Amino acid sequence: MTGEPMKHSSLADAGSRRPLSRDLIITTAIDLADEAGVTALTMRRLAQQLGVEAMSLYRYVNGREDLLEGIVARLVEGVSTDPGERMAPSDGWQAYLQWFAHSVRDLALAHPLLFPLIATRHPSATWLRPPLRSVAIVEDFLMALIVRGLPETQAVAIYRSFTGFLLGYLLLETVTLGAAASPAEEPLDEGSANAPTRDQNIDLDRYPTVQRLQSKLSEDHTTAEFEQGLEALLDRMDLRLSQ
Amino acid sequence: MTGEPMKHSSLADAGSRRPLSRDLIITTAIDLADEAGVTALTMRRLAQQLGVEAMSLYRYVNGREDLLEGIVARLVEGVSTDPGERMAPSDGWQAYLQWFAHSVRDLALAHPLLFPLIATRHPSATWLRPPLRSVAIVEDFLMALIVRGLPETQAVAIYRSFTGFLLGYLLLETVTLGAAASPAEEPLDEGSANAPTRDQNIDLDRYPTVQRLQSKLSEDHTTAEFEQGLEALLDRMDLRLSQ
DNA sequence: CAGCCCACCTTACACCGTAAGGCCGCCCCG
DNA sequence: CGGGGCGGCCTTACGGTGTAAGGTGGGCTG
Repeated sequence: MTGEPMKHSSLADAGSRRPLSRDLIITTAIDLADEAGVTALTMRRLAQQLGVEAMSLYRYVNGREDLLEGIVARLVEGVSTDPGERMAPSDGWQAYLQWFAHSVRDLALAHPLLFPLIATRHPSATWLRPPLRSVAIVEDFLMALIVRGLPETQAVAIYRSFTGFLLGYLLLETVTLGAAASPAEEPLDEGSANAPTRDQNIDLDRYPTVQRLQSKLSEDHTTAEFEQGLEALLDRMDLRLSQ
Repeated sequence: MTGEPMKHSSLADAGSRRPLSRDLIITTAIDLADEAGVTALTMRRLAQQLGVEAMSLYRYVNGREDLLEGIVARLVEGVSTDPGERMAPSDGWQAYLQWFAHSVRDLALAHPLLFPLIATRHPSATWLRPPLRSVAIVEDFLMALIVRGLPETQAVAIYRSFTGFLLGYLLLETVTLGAAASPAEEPLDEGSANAPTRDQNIDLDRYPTVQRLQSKLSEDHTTAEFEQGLEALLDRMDLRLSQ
């Protein structure tokens, strides 16, 4: 409150104020979006978080769209495509797929508010299917399958089924997870008492089946669902391969 | 250009100018978003399309968020849950699921740019899973299964698997479809010729497997994938039910 | 005919992304 | 050691967005 303009405040504005860079910007953007949602990720807010003016970001990032693209790229390249030493090609492609699926799921669960971005962004090529939105990853994925003995056509077929499976289950999981975590609801506290309790049971009387099954419906089996769905998919591939 | 203020222009501004209503607003919004994308769906543009000022919409729609919610509701209630006279309960739940899956797919393909909205919006209750984001639909869906002889627990389990399947495949399909249709790309025509042909083969040399399989990867089997995936899901349910 | 109220308009504000250019301090070169 | 370039950040500005608050006219009801 000194009134001093203090131009080029040099440091100690907000947080560490390490020198700006594309990497730092994207990292900070991910953190910010992770806890406040993508719509709250604003150039100005992001800059403020970095102790910098909004326009300064544009030297490293080609506009907001490019920033989002960078975020997706960073996140996707974060899923490891190599199980490392504790898995050899001799363990078979089923083991690899099992491992890889969990690798992607870990990413999704680590960034539930960001996963819809990965899921819905237009891929740059039509064969680059979400959530595997990186040529490098697809390359490694296909290679891993082929190295483990799958014919190329089968590898591609598996790539298709697999992305569909991952997208569906993980998006479902992250969306409901994000809904629970986001505080973007009920800012008004509804003075009148006749408001039907918001969200839950809005006159569920008209929907007897749902009402009766509500407890069953509310049970959380996400992990088991994923596990079973994955296993079923693998079985199906196995069958299709052997015939 | 008469310069006349012409207050209350009464009619003939843009299109028909039927009296405003929530239904009309949502219908127009859907049309607009269908051809220009969700981000282009702006309160002002929507109002202009209706020959009206932006603020006039707020009498029928509780802000933009509510508008989007209304759009989702309208679209979802548009999928029919009753196969009508050419399918009786005696045809079994497999036939019903088959029919219902195609019903949802028709919706998705009719509004590729809007489906991601249905897919990613936070459901109001955690058990209301996208893309079946309406209590009425879930009610009918569960009822249809139970009427066809499924035990309640199985009906709920199928509800879970089914939503995951639909979400994955349909989102994948609509996203790639939307990417092809959206003109939001390459507004600059890239004077220099060394630009690597944009999108496609950006030095795919470093990714030999992808390069080699590119033609296979680019083949479009979306319909077949959906059909096969659906059939596999039904088989799996059948198996699980009989054991 | 008076009054009201509905449906729409006007004005205004805070916030957003971003184009264009300014300015300080550091580093390199002579 | 001094000066010039320039990299890195800031300032200013503009058009567009969602939306709060209140004005206004025309039709209907009494």
